[in-house]
Amino acid sequence: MPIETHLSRRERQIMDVLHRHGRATAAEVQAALPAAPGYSAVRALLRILEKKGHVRHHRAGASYVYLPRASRATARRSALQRVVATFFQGSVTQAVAALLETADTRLTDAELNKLRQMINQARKEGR
Amino acid sequence: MPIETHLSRRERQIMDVLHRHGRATAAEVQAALPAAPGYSAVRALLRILEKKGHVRHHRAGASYVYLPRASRATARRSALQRVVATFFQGSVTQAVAALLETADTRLTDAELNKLRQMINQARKEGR
DNA sequence: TCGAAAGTGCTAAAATTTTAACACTCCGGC
DNA sequence: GCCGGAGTGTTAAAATTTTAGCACTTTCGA
Repeated sequence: MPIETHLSRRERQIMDVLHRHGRATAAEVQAALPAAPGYSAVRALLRILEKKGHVRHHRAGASYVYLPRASRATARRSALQRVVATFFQGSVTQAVAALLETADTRLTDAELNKLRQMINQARKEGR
Repeated sequence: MPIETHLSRRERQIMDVLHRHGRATAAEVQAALPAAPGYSAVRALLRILEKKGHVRHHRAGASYVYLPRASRATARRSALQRVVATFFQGSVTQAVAALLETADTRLTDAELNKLRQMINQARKEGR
């Protein structure tokens, strides 16, 4: 059961913003939130998320800059795992297929080549 | 702003179960829920989700069988879009890369070939 | 056909989440 | 070093979510 599952709605929305932006002040989070609440409400939520260990902050001049505690790599991995498990019954292949089929993808030749290389690589490594 | 973002915690958990299972009775949903609440609480949530249009049901003998209203294909697409936008800054390529790198993936040769074919296909279609 | 078993919808209370108000602290220019 | 502006933590109220209890309906085997 992924952590993401345990967060309340606002908490999750805020984590999404932080993952999208990488780092953000309370004001920036507020600006990015759908149906944004008051400024101090946002700050309160950020403090709660910090207490729960999902977020950390450091000072930047007068204000705090928040960022997810999990590394981007880790966050990416677990987000994908969750989607693959929930929507693709665990099939990574099907998930990749769906990504490639996304209508508005428009991958460039260069990108496709890169993917081919990665696949060959994976093959070589015996996984 | 994805629908998923607007659901409450329990609602989202229930939708996850339905997407994983494809279809389920209230009892099955309850069994699959983390820190499962009472039976009638689950039923109440299912009714709310139905009212909001995320779920539909049909009878099976005495009881209802619930299923997501969105087709599996649609649900998959929008789940992936959300993850790609939030965690990969919109880069489908990077998302695919991350999927391939997943340690426990162990794709078979056959699967890798299939992926190669899909990539070639995408290439041919000019996307 | 009848009745127990199992299922459903409704309602209102409990719990949690979400919010704003207020008092306090810190930064940076003068 | 001091002041104004900007930012912070705390607290308690409002709103929403989550839950269980109860009365009603349906199924299906005897």
